[in-house]
Amino acid sequence: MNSNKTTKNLRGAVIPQRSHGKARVAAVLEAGAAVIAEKGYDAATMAEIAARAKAPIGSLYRFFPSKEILAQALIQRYAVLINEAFDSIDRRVDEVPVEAVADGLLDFMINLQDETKAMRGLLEARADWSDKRLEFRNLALKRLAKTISRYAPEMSRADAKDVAVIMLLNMKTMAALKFDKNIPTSPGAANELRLMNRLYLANKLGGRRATVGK
Amino acid sequence: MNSNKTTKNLRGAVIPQRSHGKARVAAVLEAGAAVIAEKGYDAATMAEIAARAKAPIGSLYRFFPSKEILAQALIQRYAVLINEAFDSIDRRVDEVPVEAVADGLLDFMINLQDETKAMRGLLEARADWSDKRLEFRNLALKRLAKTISRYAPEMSRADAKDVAVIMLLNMKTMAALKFDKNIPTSPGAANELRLMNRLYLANKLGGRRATVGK
Amino acid sequence: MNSNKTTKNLRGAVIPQRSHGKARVAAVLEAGAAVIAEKGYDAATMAEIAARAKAPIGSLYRFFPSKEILAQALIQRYAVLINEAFDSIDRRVDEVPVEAVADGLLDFMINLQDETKAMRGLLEARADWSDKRLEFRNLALKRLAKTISRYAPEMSRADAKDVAVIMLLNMKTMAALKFDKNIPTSPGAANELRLMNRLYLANKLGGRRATVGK
Amino acid sequence: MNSNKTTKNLRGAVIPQRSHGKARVAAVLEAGAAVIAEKGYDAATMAEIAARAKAPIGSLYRFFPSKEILAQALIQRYAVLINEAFDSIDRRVDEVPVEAVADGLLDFMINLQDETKAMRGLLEARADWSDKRLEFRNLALKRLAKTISRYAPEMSRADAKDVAVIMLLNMKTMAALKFDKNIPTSPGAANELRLMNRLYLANKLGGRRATVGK
DNA sequence: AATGAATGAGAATTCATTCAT
DNA sequence: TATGAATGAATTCTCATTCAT
Repeated sequence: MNSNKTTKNLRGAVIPQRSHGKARVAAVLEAGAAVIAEKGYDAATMAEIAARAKAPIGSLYRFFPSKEILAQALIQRYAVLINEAFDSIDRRVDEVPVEAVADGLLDFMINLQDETKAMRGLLEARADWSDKRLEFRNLALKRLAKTISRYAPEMSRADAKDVAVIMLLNMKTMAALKFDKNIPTSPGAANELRLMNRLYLANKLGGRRATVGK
Repeated sequence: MNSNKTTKNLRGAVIPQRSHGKARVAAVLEAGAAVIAEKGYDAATMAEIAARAKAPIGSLYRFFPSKEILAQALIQRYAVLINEAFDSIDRRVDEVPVEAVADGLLDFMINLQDETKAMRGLLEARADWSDKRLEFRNLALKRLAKTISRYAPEMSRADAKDVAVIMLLNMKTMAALKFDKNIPTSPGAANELRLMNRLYLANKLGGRRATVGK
Repeated sequence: MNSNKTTKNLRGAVIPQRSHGKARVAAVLEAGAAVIAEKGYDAATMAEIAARAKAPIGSLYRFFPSKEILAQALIQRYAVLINEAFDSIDRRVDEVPVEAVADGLLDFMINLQDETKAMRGLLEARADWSDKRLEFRNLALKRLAKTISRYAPEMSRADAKDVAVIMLLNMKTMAALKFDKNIPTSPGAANELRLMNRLYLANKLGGRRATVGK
Repeated sequence: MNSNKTTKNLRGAVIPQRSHGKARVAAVLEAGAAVIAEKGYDAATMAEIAARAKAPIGSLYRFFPSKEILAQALIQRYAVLINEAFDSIDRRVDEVPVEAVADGLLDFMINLQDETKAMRGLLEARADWSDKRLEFRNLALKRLAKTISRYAPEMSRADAKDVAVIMLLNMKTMAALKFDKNIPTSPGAANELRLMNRLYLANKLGGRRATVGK
């Protein structure tokens, strides 16, 4: 009666076919992040992403109609994480000292391992992606500047932005330090970076609340 | 000695060949740096590099048998510049204060505009380029560590290396700040970066010779 | 009688299913004609046709198991219209003068705007579609020849067919003139085409019944 | 000494490699015309054109950087032929009677067999090719109108254009009649088309110089 | 039976590298 | 030895058709 069907199921292994929706999208994002993290945006091919997600290429294009759109989705996903992290930080401004926040931000990128790696691949691509990409940068910068302002309310907007830029660069540097195999490093480098970051903040925030090291 | 050569010249060529070689190589490197600086390694095509160098593509391949090898040559060329710069710095260790050297290094990358831009394009490409690239990184790191050691002879090798790593990262950051259009920035960012760098060195070098800011 | 149906209705569906069949088929044909008219056969996609017919693509494939079959159905539908038109013409052979019929036929294609446009899209596709397409051509030709024979009973079969071919070509030309944006034209072209068509018929039909314009 | 080379020549058959330039371009145009003639522009694939021209796909793209450009080259080539034909016609306006010219034009398309077939495939494609394509249409139309004016100098510009449009349509019809397998035809059709064309011209040109048939 | 997500063969195009001249 | 035309594997993306639900 349904022998044909059964037969087909047998030869296709177990994999269920439909309603994958969410799972597929997630798998593709994961694979996209991984491949882009490894090879960079340009060198990452849609075919490899599809293969790694165990999705047929057509499926991949169903969810993400172009490589660019997949990239944007990845950025978007990262933006959400960034937002959540800042929400959490801002909620505890009165309890946590600046230096802890500073360290936390540097480590933040490390904790988001895979996501951060992919972001690196994404952000360094030369594409004229303006939109989504710039949006993302501004997001991080704004939130950072706002948080800094809460720790140093008397600081001017411009100064706060300067400090935010430096912090952001340090965050990127920390990510590079951890994830970029091509970057020179040393056992103590991460700690030194944290130290430098604290020194800088202590200087900018007038020492009122920041304490350098123990 | 050059009998082979002469034979070949007889075969119809016009322009005296020999020492054009060097000029050609230089032109190709120049063009390669320029194109890679503009578009990144992946997007740079050998054809465009050849065209910009006004060299026939076949000629280009004679000097640089693959895109990868051209990339390595570019890195090598940068390494030479780096070496020269450090030679010059080391020669004046007793006259110039650390903070000046520190500022000088940060600005070093900016001064080598095109070369630095190309390096960025080169270093961000994910290729499986271990050799030359690592060699280059190590070079910069070693020289930096050595210079640092001369300013702070009592510092342990390991510590000097840590400091060198941080300095190198700051140099890269400065380059990004100046040349990467996709990076968040602000008018005062470059100065802040210099400040942070000095603060860090002052802290590490015990204040003996370094002075922060004015 | 409708037990099956009822069963299905129970399964969550809302709209009574059965006679929607015909409506669906009609909607799909309509949409198919429209999309093919706009973009041509190759560029028309099954997905767009389904969307425009507000029919799920699966449904579309239930009625028309392939794009080719849909094309054939469209041709078939046009054939029906053609037949009806000739029925109507033949019914009034004794009342209407040839030239009026001639003009009427030329205009016929214009009046069936969308259908004719779609036919053009269909007929120009090079597919190896012999069957239905040839069938359609023969239909039009036969009916035309028959009608012509009624106006000129003494004309040989072969001659009548020749005349029919020319008339049919003129009909196609008129359609092209009206609907093909890529065709050269001029304000008076349509009238000239009618004139030429009448001149030709007057000549072939011996002037007995045909009158060339006023 | 050159054993390697010889070896290679042996396994690659005879085909010389270089300086093919012209021949290759010609072969590709030929193949392009043929494939487009057979399948139409949309259905014709660059791969098949390359295969038929016995050219590797990369070669094809070297000469014609896109499918569109290949199409334009084909049109251009046809335009040249058209121009030459009209030059020849215009040169003999005083010797040759209109009807002969009329017949000649109808047959013109037939004589250019392959070219005309390809043009049909090209001109019916929906692409938004405006430029080259419109240019071509205008060319034919203008030359036709000019020639007509020389036969009937007293005719208004507008009228001459109308007549030219009709002639052009008849030329296209003749081509369709001969080359479109999907078009209804009959043994006498081509002659009838010529007759119709003459009748029309006789009517428009006032019979002064045109004679209908024998 | 009805639905629409999933599939994958196939299309256009690019570019590092080779090799006949 | 120098040149640049020639090559074809690899890339992104599309769409007719299928089939699990």
